[in-house]
Amino acid sequence: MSVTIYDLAREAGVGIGTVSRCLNNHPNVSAPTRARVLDAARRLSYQPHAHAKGLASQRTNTIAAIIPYFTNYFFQQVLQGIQDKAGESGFDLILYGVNHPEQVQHYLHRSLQRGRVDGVMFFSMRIPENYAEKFQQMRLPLVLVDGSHPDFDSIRVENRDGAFLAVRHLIRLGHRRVAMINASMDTLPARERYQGYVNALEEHGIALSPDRVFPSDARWQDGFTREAGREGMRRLLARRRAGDAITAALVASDIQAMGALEVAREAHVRIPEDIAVVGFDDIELAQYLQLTTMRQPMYEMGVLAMERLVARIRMPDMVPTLTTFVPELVVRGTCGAASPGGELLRSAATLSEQNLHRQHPANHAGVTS
Amino acid sequence: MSVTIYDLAREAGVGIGTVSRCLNNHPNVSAPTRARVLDAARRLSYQPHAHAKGLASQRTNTIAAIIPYFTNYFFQQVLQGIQDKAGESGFDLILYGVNHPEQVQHYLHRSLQRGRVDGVMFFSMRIPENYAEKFQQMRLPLVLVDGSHPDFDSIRVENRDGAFLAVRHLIRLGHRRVAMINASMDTLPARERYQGYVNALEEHGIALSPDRVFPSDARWQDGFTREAGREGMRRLLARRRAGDAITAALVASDIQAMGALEVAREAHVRIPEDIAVVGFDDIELAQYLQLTTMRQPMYEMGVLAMERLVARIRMPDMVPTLTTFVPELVVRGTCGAASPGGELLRSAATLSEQNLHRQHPANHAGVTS
DNA sequence: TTGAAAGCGCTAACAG
DNA sequence: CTGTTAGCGCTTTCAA
Repeated sequence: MSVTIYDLAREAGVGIGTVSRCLNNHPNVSAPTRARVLDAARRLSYQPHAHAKGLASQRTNTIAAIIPYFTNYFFQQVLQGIQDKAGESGFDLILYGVNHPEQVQHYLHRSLQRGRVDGVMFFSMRIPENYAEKFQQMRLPLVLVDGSHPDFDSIRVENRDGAFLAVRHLIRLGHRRVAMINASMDTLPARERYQGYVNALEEHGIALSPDRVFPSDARWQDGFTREAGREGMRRLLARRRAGDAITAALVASDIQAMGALEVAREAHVRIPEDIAVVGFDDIELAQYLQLTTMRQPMYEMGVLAMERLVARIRMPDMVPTLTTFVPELVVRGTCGAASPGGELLRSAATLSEQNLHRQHPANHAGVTS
Repeated sequence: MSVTIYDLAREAGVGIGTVSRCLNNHPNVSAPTRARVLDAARRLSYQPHAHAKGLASQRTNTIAAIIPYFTNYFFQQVLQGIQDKAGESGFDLILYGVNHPEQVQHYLHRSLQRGRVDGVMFFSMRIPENYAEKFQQMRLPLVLVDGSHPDFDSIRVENRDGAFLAVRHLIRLGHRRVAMINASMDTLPARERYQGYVNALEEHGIALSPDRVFPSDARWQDGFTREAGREGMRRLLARRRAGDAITAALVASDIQAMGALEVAREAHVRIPEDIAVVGFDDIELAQYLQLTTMRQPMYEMGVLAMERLVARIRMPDMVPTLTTFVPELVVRGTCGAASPGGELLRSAATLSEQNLHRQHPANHAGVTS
């Protein structure tokens, strides 16, 4: 049926070993032999058999990415980065999209099947400790993105510092009654961003008022949705009508901010005059909305994650690496501090100027302030 | 190192053949033997080796999707459908994202490697005829989405009819000078939508004015971008200032419409009073923008494509199938025909009421009007 | 019902 | 430099 190296060997009048060597650019083949073999391969339009190669060489040239809600604007960008880099590096990318928490186990399990993939990228979720151990046992390379674990390469975003910078920005603009519209507190990013919000208030001697915090109880996309943002703003406005003169809000993601802005508009609440708003992510829409937000280098994170994974596949015994990105404040219209032109303008906030790429020994110690 | 069926065989005191039979639920094994083997498997936490299985059984349980610009809102939705269905069917999904035309060849080639995947889905692009032949030769299942070929299962969108309906809607609202902001004419959808636009004008005895057609020459995402939409509207407005009183426009995609609306707003051109706008796709944003648009069942297309592919993998000799979806007019605010509440309201246009799912013999004959 | 053995297509060591 | 050979881990006959 299909043409194998045996066919090529017969055709070129050599042994299969030689054929294999030619096909894999081994040095020890004479030029004429190589030419004959390669020619035969072309003539018979030979195609290597992926699984036979995989079985014999114990490498698959395939990696898996386990991503929650990859239709999220955030993950999309990250995924784009991964995909670009994967194509470049000659790796195939298996996409495992997680929409329900149970799927995580399943996909982790699958990834761990011997011979399926050479490495795994795991996104924005806590990896169950028993699986962490299995990855260690199987010595299967694993990179964590938007999450971290001392035993694996990790790429993190300083959600806490990001939220801190956002709220500090609002406070410096004169706001004292700053609310937060958050996503589901079941997620790490939401909790971390909340912490940053709390810290900022604290540092400025503003008492935390739990009534001004509006986490989402939506399950879909963990509350990182336009609808969750709408709901958050509805509750904020209700609170406001009840007498709490909230003047500013941090929203946990741009897509939520979009919904929030929408509801505000519908309620004839002016942004930023009545309520100043800062988002998180800097998705493409943010520019459209003139949304002040905390920029995350999503695409770059994807690329870096892929690079790390490839590096680890090649050198399994490197010491685990932790890279931390600090979100950057992008000032636009919705925070009330826009430049005259209203155009994109980046603040020079202290932390935001540098993207920290730090590598450090196995103890994985604090990069956070 | 890792545990194989030999280990299980030794452990359970049987031969490897029996182990294999147990693991694959073959009938001819006695209950006690099966129990012993399965127990051993559990105790040693046995994992099958994907590639060994693949090599021996000649099936991979993996499929590939070749998708251009998967960060597109349209493809995202489709991809979500595919991914959901793939997970359900137990197939792994290899994602081949195409950002440059050259990559198509490369990915097709890769997909054709024997033993890599059990089937391929190919999106929105013309498949080179020589590759079409190769798929036939290799008997590798192939499903075309948003494109078609007589020899393969195809899932199409009636772009032409969709655009036709959109423009007819505008004409019925009294517009005579209807423009079209299009994407790159290198793409099939753009050409088909243009054709629909032309047909609608024709049917109503309106002369086609080439000056009112604004295709994009952008390369990035084939012009299906916000920026391309901005550019299109800029040119439209220029034309308008030059004296052509255009009163309505069909835009080839919602994301372009978004940019177009933006530019209109900046230029203080009122939508829909000055220019009525209809988009194409019905992405989530369309609702936010109150954009009248042609809805495509993106998610459903993904699901269906996956179903088709699985069916074909199981029954390679079925006769090729063609399914056609007709986009549906969704009336919102930007066309000037909104209901009082301004809320989502679906028109009852003739064709739009039915989604045609037609299956027909190999001649693949016209579904189009 | 079960064990033994022959591949699946390729890589990599080992002789020559 | 090249041919031969022994696996890689599993499925699947074929006898027993």
